[in-house]
Amino acid sequence: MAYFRKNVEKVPPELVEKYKEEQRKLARKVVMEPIDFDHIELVAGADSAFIGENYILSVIVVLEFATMREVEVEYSLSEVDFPYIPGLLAFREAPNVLKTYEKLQNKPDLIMVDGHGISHFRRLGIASHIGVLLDVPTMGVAKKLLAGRYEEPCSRRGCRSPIIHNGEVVGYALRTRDNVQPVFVSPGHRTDLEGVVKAALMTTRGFRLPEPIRIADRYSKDLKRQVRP
DNA sequence: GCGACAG
DNA sequence: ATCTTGTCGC
Repeated sequence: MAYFRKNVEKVPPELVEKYKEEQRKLARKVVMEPIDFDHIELVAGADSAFIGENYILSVIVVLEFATMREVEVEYSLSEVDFPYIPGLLAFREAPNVLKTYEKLQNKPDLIMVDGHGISHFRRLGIASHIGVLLDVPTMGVAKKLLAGRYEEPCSRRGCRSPIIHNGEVVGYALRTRDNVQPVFVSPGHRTDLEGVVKAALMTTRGFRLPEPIRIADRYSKDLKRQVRP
């Protein structure tokens, strides 16, 4: 049953291997560099919702980094072909997110993606995947751990504990609010460990999720009730 | 071989 | 992600 749940049977084994190899290839292109906070004007949040079994609705919201004021919101509705398989999420959602990115009139200096960055089995979560393809700074913000392990961080906002995978620190379990479940942040592309932690804390406004992600999530759910496939 | 597994 | 009611805590 667990086997069925993971949808792996919906994709030919050789195709799965092909995609994994594609990830290893893209993973080599991931660049780790400090975030230049002095030049971050706009931050974006990307999230997707699903309508039925065959349609995906992706949203990208662009905010002014200093004030978290909304600058632009774009979305795209597409038919989905690929099933959800842990580790291969990007092949299901990234295409529609990239399509939405192209519509942006205001290109962000940093994109926060709902999911993981390098805290992934092959160091290529959807945030890294999108970052490499666009060659733009990205970071992952996930609500659940995917790969690696971590110690429970202290209960106050700002507390963090490293996510260790294959002996390497690939991200942090970060507490964005007192006594609330931590979020898992990791570099996507052209960002760094310290930078993603700082960015997540700087864009949080009293809720567990940083504003870019939280607002994108809200839009995806609202638009879902208005948009018709 | 067994268990784990973002959205 | 999605399907869903009441319930706990600030």
